[in-house]
Amino acid sequence: MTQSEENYLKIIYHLSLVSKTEISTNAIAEKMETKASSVTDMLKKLAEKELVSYQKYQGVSLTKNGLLTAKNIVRRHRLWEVFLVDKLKFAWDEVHEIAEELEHIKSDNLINKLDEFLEYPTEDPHGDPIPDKNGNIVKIEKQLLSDLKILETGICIGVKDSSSSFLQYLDKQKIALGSNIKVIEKEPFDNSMTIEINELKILISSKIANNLFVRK
Amino acid sequence: MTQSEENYLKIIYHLSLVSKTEISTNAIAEKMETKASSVTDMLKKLAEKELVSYQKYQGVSLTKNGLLTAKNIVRRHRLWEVFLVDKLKFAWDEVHEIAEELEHIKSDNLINKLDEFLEYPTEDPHGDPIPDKNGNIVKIEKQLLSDLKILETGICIGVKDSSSSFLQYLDKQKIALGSNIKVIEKEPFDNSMTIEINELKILISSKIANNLFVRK
DNA sequence: ATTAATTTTTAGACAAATCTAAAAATTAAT
DNA sequence: ATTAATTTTTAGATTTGTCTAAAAATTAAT
Repeated sequence: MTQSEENYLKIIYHLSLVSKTEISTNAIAEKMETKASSVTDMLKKLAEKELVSYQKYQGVSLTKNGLLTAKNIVRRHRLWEVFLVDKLKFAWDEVHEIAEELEHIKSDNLINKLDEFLEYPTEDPHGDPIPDKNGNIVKIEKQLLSDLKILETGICIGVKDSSSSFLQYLDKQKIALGSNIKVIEKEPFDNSMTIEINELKILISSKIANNLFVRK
Repeated sequence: MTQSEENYLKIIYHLSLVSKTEISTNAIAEKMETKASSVTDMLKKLAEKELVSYQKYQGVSLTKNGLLTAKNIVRRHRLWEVFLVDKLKFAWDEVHEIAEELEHIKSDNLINKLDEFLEYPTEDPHGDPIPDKNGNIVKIEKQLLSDLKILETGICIGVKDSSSSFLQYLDKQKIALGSNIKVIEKEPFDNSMTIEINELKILISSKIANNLFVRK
């Protein structure tokens, strides 16, 4: 299993969480920042290894084995992120690229010992679930902040977008995982909302509210 | 800097610690477990990047920049080994291969934070020195156990050979870094010796005594 | 239902790191 | 000081993952 193959599997996995139907060559090419022709080549290889089911022109889906492998890569990525933030004191917007490399270190023993060292975390620093060694994922009840009604409260438990710029915005506004948020007012015109957090009222745009997960 | 280039630099560094003269193509090929022709190709590339000085048929040596880079790779390798043994509780004979992969993760920030997390260790689990971020190495006074005279004592501070089989032999004999060793008797015929360790007298071959470093 | 636009695949090429086989240079041996 | 043995380099091929350009299939539009 090469690094490149692992990256393809991971991306196909992430795309299938959103799409339900077969994943298209172009969708993969865009996420991989590569050309469709390269994707086709790789899909043939992955199909050969029975990690994906691939029908020419019809897109791909992960096989049982491909799904397990993909979840394992995601597990490695997220455990390393926990390590970087909790132990090495990286900020949550700094860990993605490094975890992107660390996830390819191949040793199941390493990951299981890391898991133990971190005391079996179930979410990464962005609130995304960490599959266990069998690929099981504890699904957490969560909804977008934008779905809360006026005067409802929620605890911030994750981000949908984990880009550096969004995470840094949250830091600036002192919004963190665990923060308690109360919806004070919603503006129908642009879907912005006033929320109360840390005993302070702040205004956030609909784009922000659409990228923050809360638990009521 | 590719992974392969880093591996070549590291091996040239290790060879130059032993040889003093220019390093030969064949010596590198043997350590890299590759063919001499592949080494020649790589040496040209490294010379191009001014990491080594290379004269056709005359072997190579590291440039100032190459030396610094090599020490940095060694630093990364050894810090990861400390992490694996001290934090993840790997045995000292299990960490080399994993560190061999981890050492190529490229982020100075990562290594410096790891260094801090580990509280700035100066030796790895086999007693080898860890270069600091500027490439400085604290040189430790050490000699081979085989050089001790009868009734002299020493503290075990490192291994010359860190192969799995040697390390496992030491584990079996309860010889660890920090162990106090007293030479009881030396057999001139085969250079084996009787030593006292953990209040026990044991017989060790010359090969063992030649691969253990002690500090008097 | 054709035609047009888009998506996907194929064919052929390229760079990196390796290999084999042969040639060139160095070193050792008579 | 030649010759022989060894080491090193060159030349050309291979594999992996990528690319471009052209062809084929699918989807959308009239």
